[in-house]
Amino acid sequence: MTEPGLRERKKQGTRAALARATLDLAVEHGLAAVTVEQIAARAGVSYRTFFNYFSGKEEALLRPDGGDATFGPHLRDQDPALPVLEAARRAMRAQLQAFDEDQESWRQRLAVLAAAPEALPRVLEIGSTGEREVADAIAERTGQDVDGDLYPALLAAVLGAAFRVSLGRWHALGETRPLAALFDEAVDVLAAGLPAPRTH
Amino acid sequence: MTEPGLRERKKQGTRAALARATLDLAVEHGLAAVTVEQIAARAGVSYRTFFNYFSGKEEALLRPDGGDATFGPHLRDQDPALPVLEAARRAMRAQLQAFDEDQESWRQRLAVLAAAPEALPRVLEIGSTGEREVADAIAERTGQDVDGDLYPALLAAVLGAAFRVSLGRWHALGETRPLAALFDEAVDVLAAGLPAPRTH
DNA sequence: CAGATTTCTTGCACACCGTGCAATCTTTCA
DNA sequence: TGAAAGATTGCACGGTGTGCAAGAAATCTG
Repeated sequence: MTEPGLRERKKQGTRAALARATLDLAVEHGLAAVTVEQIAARAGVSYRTFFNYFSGKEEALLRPDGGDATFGPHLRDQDPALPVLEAARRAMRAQLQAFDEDQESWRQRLAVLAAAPEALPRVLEIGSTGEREVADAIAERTGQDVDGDLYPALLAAVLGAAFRVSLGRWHALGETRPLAALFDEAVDVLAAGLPAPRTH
Repeated sequence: MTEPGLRERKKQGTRAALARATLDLAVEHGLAAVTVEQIAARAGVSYRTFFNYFSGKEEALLRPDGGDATFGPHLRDQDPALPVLEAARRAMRAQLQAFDEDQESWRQRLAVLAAAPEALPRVLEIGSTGEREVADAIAERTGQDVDGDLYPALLAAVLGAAFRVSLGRWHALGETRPLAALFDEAVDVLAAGLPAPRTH
């Protein structure tokens, strides 16, 4: 647990500056209209350097901290007596912390995305990168094979789906309800086997 | 219901030729190594024309027929007495017909994808394009609002997830079991509320 | 059938993306 | 303080995707 050191701190600074520049410019002009060159310029680094940190604008927007894989650890922290689904739900909720801690930024990010349908592919990819990790962690917990057995991949994919839908609603509802609550609601429906809703 | 006409037939021909060229070249060299220029050349049209039909290689590979939106109609065909989930499952299965009718092509397509992780973003996008349509159709059936209510978007997303996972397994299992059976199995798990699997 | 009209194709130009490579500068460590 | 490790940068290159305008082909009309 040695402290960061100048080198590491500088890297974090650059990454943060790039992520920030991306967000600001995207809010200002829309993601599509922003070029990597502009982002690099505002962050005070060269065009080329941008790609040392991110694979493209979308990643800079949506993964400002790089891909810290945290679901696995979170899942392992859960009480082994819990059913997988419940354990996974709690592990996922722990991840949602990031949103609560940085609400204003995420509100902006989602607004940018809502206005940038072209960005969808990359966005989804970024979401699905984590899915693999989630599936692995679930397989570990259930003692199954992530490639052979259905359950781990299915649950991971479904959790991802629930997450995306919740995120969409969070934004659509004007952030009036906490993301965690919306996610919980979705998982409740899943746990109940997707019963037909009472139409009003 | 007038018959196609020369113009329309030619368009279909070009589209098919482009899709075919894409598949063949991708099988031969890998998707990443194939350029749009090569595809166009093999199909006997100009580079520029390719983009009149597809937005990129991935779409040419995965949507050879353009986006024929069929889920909505299929869902409307289902007995109104059925629960939504069951109706949606059947509508989805009707869609899977395409795979059975053209197994060999799809086997190749999936093999290409398995070897082309870079293509993931686009692939997912294409999958999610249909998801919107699915959500709309479900909302119509349940009499809900696709933007306000949770259920339609959630079920659509979850069905998409089940489909992708099934497709992955279909390929991983060497196509020994029909896709529809794998999909059914996944939906059964969903309908049961994702109970913890019996570990073996 | 001829001419007008609609629709598709094509070439050109252009801005941008993403990457390999090699030179250079900076931090770290011994 | 000098060598090793790591980051930044410029350069060059092939590829993508799009707007535009000219041309070719199919369709419609009288």
